[in-house]
Amino acid sequence: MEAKTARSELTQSAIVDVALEMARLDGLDSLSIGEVAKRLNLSKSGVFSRIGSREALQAAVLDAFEKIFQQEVILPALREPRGLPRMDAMVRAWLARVDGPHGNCLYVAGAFEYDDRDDVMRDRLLDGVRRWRGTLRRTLLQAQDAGQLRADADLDQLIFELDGLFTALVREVRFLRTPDALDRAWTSYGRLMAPVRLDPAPSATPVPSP
Amino acid sequence: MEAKTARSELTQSAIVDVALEMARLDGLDSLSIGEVAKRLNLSKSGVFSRIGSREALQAAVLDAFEKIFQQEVILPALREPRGLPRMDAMVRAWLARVDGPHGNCLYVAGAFEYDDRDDVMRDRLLDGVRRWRGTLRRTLLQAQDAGQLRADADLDQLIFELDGLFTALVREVRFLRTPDALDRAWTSYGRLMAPVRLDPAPSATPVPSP
DNA sequence: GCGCACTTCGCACGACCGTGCTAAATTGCA
DNA sequence: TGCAATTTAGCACGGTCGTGCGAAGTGCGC
Repeated sequence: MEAKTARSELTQSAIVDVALEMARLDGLDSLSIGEVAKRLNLSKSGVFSRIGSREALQAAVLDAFEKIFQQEVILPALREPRGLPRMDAMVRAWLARVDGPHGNCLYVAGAFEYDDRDDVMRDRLLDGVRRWRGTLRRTLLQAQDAGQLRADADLDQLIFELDGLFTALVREVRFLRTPDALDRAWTSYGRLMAPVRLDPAPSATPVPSP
Repeated sequence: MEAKTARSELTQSAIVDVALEMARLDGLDSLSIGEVAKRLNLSKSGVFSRIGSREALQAAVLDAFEKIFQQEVILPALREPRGLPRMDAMVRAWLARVDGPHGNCLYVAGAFEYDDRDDVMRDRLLDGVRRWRGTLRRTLLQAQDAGQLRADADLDQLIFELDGLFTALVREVRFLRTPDALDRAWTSYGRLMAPVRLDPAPSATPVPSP
């Protein structure tokens, strides 16, 4: 089970990659070892021996997702100055990520798979979402410190509405497939922040128009 | 398969009832005929012969959900006068329904099960959601006609944000289990409607406090 | 080149799935 | 009460699932 060779680490990461892709489309819970094996032209037990168990695979997929999420959403925003500019960049990156084939978010979709449940995966997922919300909160606090955000803004309420907006956007784009969902979400974000914002709002389009 | 007796209709409705309950907890897609049979002390083929197929069961469950949804959310609101009062009542009923063990909404949770898919169930689900949004739109239009809502309000944007709020609330209550999620959602609703509302806003609590 | 550690495969197992088919149980009717 | 229609059970089928075990394959160090 443990990876002790460069080769085995390679197949391991290939397994997690394709499993992440599958989980994005069909959900973490309908991950199947056999299907992963088929897509990689491996035997089922070959996959199994590498990952240890189905649950371990799900956990690895979740970890991989978090890594990518940080890489694509959080990390680029850290190049922006603390506070609202960073916040705007983060939201912009989040919204942009939803479009395209790899846009499904495990923190959103997974929540509805594991909501009325009580097991290890639910807790893992919850941890990820809490870390993400922690990042949002930290950024908003920094905005308050910098005098860009009203000090009496209700951060819990704001975070509920922000994360809710992300959730709603995923549904709008991937289920309802509303064409201009991204613009709607960016408009929502503007309306959400306007009452508490003490600096000029960002541009009117979510992604830099060509 | 077809019900030709009062007795068979009874078992049929018992099947759909328990299947709806299961679908609320684990999702429409993980409905299993065997599990339904076990919970009703029936044989698997007994259940099967009544419903025809797994897909037919899912469809029946969706229909049953829509009926209950209308009964609990839409119908009571029709006793309120057209326009914003009715709108407020509908939203209040929607929000109140999310708490409690039967609160999960197939229109919300199902969206994330069937989002990256293309099959019959997805279309059925989409129809249901579209009907619900149609009801929202009709009510908002009547509010505009009655001069309770700004005529230049962007209804599509509003409906996106309203349905998004419902979606967010389900996640907040059932996955994150935030204790005061209902109040947060009601606050959001108030903030959402305030800019376009031309009549006094409703009370500050989502459910009539004791 | 040989041996050894590691990786992958083949196969089996029991469980559950949806779905037919046939027989038994039950019901309603004359 | 007996007959016919209808509802339910029993069983089998092929399939997929996760998992274990021993054999085959593979690559690396000496």
